[in-house]
Amino acid sequence: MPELPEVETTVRGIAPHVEGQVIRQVVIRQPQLRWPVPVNLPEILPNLTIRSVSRRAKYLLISTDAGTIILHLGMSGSLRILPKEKPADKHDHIDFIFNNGTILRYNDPRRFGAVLWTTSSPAGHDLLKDLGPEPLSSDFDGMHLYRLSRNRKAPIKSFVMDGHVVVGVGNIYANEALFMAGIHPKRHAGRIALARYQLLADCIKTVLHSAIEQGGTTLRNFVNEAGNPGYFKQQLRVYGRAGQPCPHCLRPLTEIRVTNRSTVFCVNCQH
DNA sequence: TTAATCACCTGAGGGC
DNA sequence: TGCCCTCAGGTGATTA
Repeated sequence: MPELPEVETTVRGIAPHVEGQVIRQVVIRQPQLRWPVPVNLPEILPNLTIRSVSRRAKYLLISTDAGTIILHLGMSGSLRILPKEKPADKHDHIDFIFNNGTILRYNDPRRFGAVLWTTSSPAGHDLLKDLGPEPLSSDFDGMHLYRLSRNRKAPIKSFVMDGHVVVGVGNIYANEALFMAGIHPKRHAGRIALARYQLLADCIKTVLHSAIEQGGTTLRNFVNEAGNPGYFKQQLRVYGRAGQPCPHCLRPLTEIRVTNRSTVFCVNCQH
């Protein structure tokens, strides 16, 4: 399930293969994703050169001179580079075929992802314009969280997972960062002091940096651009470890639901 | 305005 | 072995 580190890993992986390449053909096998894939992509994209591959939140932005492909991996999506034509597997929904024969293939079993096209600045797109800061940027710090959280009664875990507050903190990394910061996931966001928010912001950055270095998290069906799994799961300290000993105090980790999301924490270490 | 819930979708895993 | 059911989860839309 791609979270920000997985998307970043994907961006870094595919960029060297597609930047500067000219699109020869687009094959859409399944247009019904989260939103319908624009049916005219096969007419629009051929002969356009990929200028850059970047990321905003969990959206991949593949830029050309005529516009930008906005791509989201959803819950189960992946992109991989194929050096030459290969028969499509199940759930291989879209191929971007380049003049040099390379194929960028989009696979998404659950079809929660999206492939869209915009000719305007992607930053102004409806999906991107109201998003919060990037967690690894200097715009994101404890003061930012503290300011936005005043008078908020939502659980801190829901608060940090809100893309209007900060982007890219999904369920796995919210669990990990809150454990690292020693904050109870159900604590009201508005009742956390600035010093604890400064610690939490640092923990979010640390967890995400570490995951990116490891190449993302391997859960179920995440694979990177080469079809290899990430390795961060081996370093998860609480997520998926309910009932196992807390890495700090050795008491059993507890699993609860916070706004309908699986949440694992230590009742002894997190307050 | 805020918080919670729903909907989308399919594969994995457990129970029988 | 096979069928059925539940769960997992990102995020926009909807509801309270």
